[in-house]
Amino acid sequence: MKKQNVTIYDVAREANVSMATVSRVVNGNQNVKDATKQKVLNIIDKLDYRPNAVARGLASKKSTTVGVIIPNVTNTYFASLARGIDDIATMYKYNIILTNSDGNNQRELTSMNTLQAKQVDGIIFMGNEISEELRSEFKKSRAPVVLAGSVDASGKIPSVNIDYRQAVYSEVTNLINNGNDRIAFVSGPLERSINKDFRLKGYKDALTDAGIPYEKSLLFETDVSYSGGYALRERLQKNEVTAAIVTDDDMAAGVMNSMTDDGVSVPGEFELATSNDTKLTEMTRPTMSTITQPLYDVGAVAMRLLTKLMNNEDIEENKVFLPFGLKKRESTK
Amino acid sequence: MKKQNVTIYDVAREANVSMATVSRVVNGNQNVKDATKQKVLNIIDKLDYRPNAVARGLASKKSTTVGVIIPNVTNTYFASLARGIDDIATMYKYNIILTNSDGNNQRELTSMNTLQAKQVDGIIFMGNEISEELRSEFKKSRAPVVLAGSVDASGKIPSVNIDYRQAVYSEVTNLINNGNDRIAFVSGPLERSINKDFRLKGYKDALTDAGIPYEKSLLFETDVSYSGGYALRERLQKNEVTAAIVTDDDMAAGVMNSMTDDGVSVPGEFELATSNDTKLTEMTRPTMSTITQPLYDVGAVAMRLLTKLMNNEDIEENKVFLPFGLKKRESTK
DNA sequence: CTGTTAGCGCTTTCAC
DNA sequence: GTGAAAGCGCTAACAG
Repeated sequence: MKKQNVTIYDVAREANVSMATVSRVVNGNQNVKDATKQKVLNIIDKLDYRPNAVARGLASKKSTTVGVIIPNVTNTYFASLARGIDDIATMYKYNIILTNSDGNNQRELTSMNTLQAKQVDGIIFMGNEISEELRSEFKKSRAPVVLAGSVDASGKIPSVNIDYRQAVYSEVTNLINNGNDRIAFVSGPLERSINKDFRLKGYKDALTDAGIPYEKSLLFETDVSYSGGYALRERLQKNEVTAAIVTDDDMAAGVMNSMTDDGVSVPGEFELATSNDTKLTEMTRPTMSTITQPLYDVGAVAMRLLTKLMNNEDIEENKVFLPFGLKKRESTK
Repeated sequence: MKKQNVTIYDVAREANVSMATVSRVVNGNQNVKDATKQKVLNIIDKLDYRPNAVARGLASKKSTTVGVIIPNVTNTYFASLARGIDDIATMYKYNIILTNSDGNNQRELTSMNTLQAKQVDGIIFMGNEISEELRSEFKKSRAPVVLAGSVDASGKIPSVNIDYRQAVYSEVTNLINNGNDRIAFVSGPLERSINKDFRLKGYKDALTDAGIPYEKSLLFETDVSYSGGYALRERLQKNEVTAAIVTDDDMAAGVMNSMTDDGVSVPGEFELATSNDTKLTEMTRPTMSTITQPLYDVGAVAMRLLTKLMNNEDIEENKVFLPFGLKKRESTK
């Protein structure tokens, strides 16, 4: 015997009021006499009535859900942002539809489409690069879009980040001050704006300001993964680098382990600094010095920004930059 | 000028057919003449019509979304399952609503409620323990529930797991064969069925079968976290353990690092085996021996099972157990 | 403070 | 093969 779902109409009838009144008490509208409100509440309780969010969404044109596009939940960096997003979303009574894109442009576009089909009220995008198509999809979207921990070359999309250029600049400067002049820059694909226009820029600026010539051979592009980093050892050694700045913690762990596994002493013969401040930086031996950044907060603030956008509130600033720091651990002198 | 959304009605009018026909072509119904189908398709394209999933959900009583309750996306173990879930969900045209519970009973219940309010077609639950209230909520739910990587003491809820007892049994036996007779059992709260009824059981059974007396003082309950593990060193040493089986990789890394940081040689003086086969096991030094388990697949199979349940298909077996293995790395002899 | 009445955009019989 | 019409369960004017 399949239990028929109880609707707003059922409780209206049972309570001898109109649907409108039931709707009012359910939605906390003040214009209801206390007595009737109680009466309705009782019936709701008795019937175990639960509002159907889908019907509500159709009628109100608000789904109280936001879409989240993430490269891969399995990546601690993005997962940390996602956690911040979900917490703030929950706080504001939104749910999250999560879709993994693997940073694949086609899948990002597909996600945008299904998310919009599901009438999400807003979208948070995390990704390494924003294609032109994607950008135009963002623009067309009736749901506002906010970038979290992701850089937009055009600079027009609301976003929450840290100042990647400045962060890398500081860290490289630190490495230089430690006496290094052959510092590797290890990152994912340089075609990505975040790597090319910000991090690499910071790296170059630091070298320039220190009067150290920039060498292309010290750029190492690879998979953003542990194994991607691990595979770099020979090339690194051949180029006689004495230090490296790495843009991802998994990748950094790979680089460092490949060195220590080969008998290289860290930080004695090789210094390493990484970028994402995930808990992995404390789990490796030696522990890894890193740029610190409030991962959770980047997600949280992005979601908060999105709530404002969804409410058409005035925004002081479209692009917010959260403070970063430098944490010295064992992998640098 | 806010663009009015184009509806099925618009394309019907424009194509000189009824809404019903448009609906048919959108849904791939065969009963449409090829010519009219083409005509409709053209208009859809021209108008850039996109079906409203919410309206569709209300009319069809199917939302094509499933709810996923996860303790914390930030935990690689669960995140890996979540990834498997999402991939299979996507394959079957479902989206995922993700909610973090922190394993908190109250929040799990809240999530169940909002998920059902949103009319999800099914629910995947990951969690360390299932309270009675939760179990009854599962039973009341019109959306089928499947557990992923989570144990149900009552044994009635569909689930996908590995045989935790057997896995721990094998690993402990291995440690015994390496000559250890003071083996620590390190886990999260023992009130959790998965720890008490399965893993601890496997530990005890292995000792018994090897004729080694069971000692309560070798049980170490703590936070399931790196720091929780790290904090255990003194107690471990005081109890003169020579090996440990740990039920979580972060926790295991903590235990191991606390030992090596104190100058204890691993595996020389202390052997360690862990349980979850996350990539962390390869990132620590020494690398950690572990139970191997198909994390992604546990999620994937759970989602597949759920699709069958949602379609009222016949299920051969409610509880599926995926194969596990043992991977020897550097932390054991 | 409360009820009436239209929809929201789509699916789904039921006819033709 | 196609159309008409009745909802799905709820919100939102509007009227009183």
